[in-house]
Amino acid sequence: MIRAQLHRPDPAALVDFLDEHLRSGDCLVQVVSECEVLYSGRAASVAEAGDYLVIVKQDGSVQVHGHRSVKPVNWQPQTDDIFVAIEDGVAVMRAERFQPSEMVRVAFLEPALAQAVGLRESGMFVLMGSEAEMQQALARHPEVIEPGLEVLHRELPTEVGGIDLFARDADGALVVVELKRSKATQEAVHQLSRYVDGVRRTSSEPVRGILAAPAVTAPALNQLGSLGLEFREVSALPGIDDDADRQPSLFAPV
Amino acid sequence: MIRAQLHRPDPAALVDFLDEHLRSGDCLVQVVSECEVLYSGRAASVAEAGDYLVIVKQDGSVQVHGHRSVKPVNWQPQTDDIFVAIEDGVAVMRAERFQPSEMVRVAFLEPALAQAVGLRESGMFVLMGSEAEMQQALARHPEVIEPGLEVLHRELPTEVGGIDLFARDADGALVVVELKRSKATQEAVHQLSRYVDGVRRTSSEPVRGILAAPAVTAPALNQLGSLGLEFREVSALPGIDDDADRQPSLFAPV
DNA sequence: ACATGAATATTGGAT
DNA sequence: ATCCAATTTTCATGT
Repeated sequence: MIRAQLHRPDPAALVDFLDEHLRSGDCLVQVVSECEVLYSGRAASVAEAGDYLVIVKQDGSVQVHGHRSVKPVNWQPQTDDIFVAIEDGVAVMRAERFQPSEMVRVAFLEPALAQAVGLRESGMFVLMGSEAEMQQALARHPEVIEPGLEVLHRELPTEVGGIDLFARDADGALVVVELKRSKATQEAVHQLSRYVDGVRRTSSEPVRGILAAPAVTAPALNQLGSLGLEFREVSALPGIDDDADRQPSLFAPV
Repeated sequence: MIRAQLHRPDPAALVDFLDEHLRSGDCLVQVVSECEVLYSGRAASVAEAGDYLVIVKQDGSVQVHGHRSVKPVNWQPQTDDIFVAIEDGVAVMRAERFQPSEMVRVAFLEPALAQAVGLRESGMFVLMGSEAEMQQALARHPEVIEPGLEVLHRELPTEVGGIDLFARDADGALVVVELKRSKATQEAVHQLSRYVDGVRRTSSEPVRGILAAPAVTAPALNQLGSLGLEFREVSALPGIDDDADRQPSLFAPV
C-alpha cells in the first residue's frame, strides 16, 4: 500500500518525487514539511512558515493540516491542475481550480518526509439517522407528532421552499411540519414561519405550524410563541447502545 | 519531525505503537491500513472494509480519509478519550466524545504503515476577505454602499439577531444592511427581512433594508423586490493578481 | 451549470 | 456551558 518514501529530500528530489507520483494519478501523496502556504480565490489567506502535513488525493484535492482540528488550515477540493517546481531553491507545489477560480501554493521549506500511498477504492458506506430517515419514520408514524395527524405530502415544494411534512390534524386544519435532526434554532423557526405564511397565502383554511426537533433553543421557543407556532419534541435517533466495556483511556486532552 | 515509523506491523506491535504515541500527546499519529470503521453518535454509520488513511491529532481529533475528497469518510473532532486494544486478533482504536456523546471505532484489519509525526505549533494564519473584514471596510467607507450613508452601529444586537450594519441615509431614514461575502440566497433575504421587521416594530421611523453582496441569485433578487428591499453589489475581495507564469500541469483529472 | 438545503457540519466568539 | 452565526463551508440533489 506504501508505494514510495523519501526522507529529508532535497528540493530537486522532492520535485521529482511529486512529479512522478502526482502524475501517475493513482495514489495519495503526502508531504510532512515546514511550509509556507498561500491561498487566493474565494478569499485570500497566508500561513506563516510552520509545520504542516500536506495531502494530495487522487482527485486532485489538496489539504494542508496543522497540529490540531479536523478541518485543514488550508485546502482546495478537486483541483484541475497541479504544478511542481523549484522557486528560489525551494520546492513549490501550486494547485489550481478554474470554477471557481482559486489557487493554493505550498512552499516546502524543509521537507521531512514525502510518501506515496496506494489507496484502493473502498466499499460502500452506509449511513443511518439522517434527516431523511427521520422524515421517513415520522411520515410512517405521524401520531408521534400528534394523535390524529394525517400526512398529505412529504417534501412538498412551495414558492418559498420545500415543506418537510404537510398534514391535516384531527380538527381538519392544515399543518406544516418543519423537521430538524438536531437542536432547532431561530433559523428553523423562521423557515417554518416562511412556509406557514406561504400556505396561508394560497389557502383560506386554518394553518398550523409545528417545529419538530429533539430540542429547541430558548430564543427559538420564544419566537415560536410570539408567532403562534408550536414545538413538538421528537427523538432524533433510535437509542444508542453505549455500555461497551471500557479500557483505560490513552488520550488525555490538554 | 518524523518520530517513528512501523511498516506492516502485527496487531500487537500496532497497539503498542499507538499506545505509546497517543499517550505522549505531543504528536500526530497516522495509520495507513485496510480498515473497518464504525461511527455512532449524532448519526450512525458503517464503512465496509477498505483502505483508509487514519489521522489522530494532538487534540484528539480523529479523521478517516478515503481515496478522494477533502472531507473525511468518518471523523470526530476533539475526542475526550482514545482506547486501543486487540479484539479478535485485530488492532482496534476507539475514540469517544462525551458532549455530544459519540464514538468512532476503527479496526485495523491489515495495517501497512503507522507513523508518529511531531508537528510543532505553527505561526499565525491570516485570512483576508472574510465577512468580518468586509464589514470593517464598509463601516469605514459606507459611501461604497450609498452616498451619504452614515453608520450608526456595527453588529447591533436585536431580538431577532445581530444586524451587520445599522445606518441612516441622506434623507434621514434608518437603514439595515445585511452583508454576505459570497452570492446571496433567499436565506439572506429572509434574514434581512427579519431584521427590518424587528426594527420597524420598535421604531415608527421609515426603515430601509439593503442586502450588500458580490452577487445575488435570481430568486433572491425577486423576493427582495416583492418585500420592498434593496440589493447593492459590493466586491468581496480586493483584486487578485493571477498572471503568474505557468508550467505544464502535473495533474490530469479523471 | 445554477440554486437550494442538509450536514455526525466545524469553528470561533459572545453571553 | 450554551447559543449563535460565518464558513474558501462541502456535498448531494433537483431543475
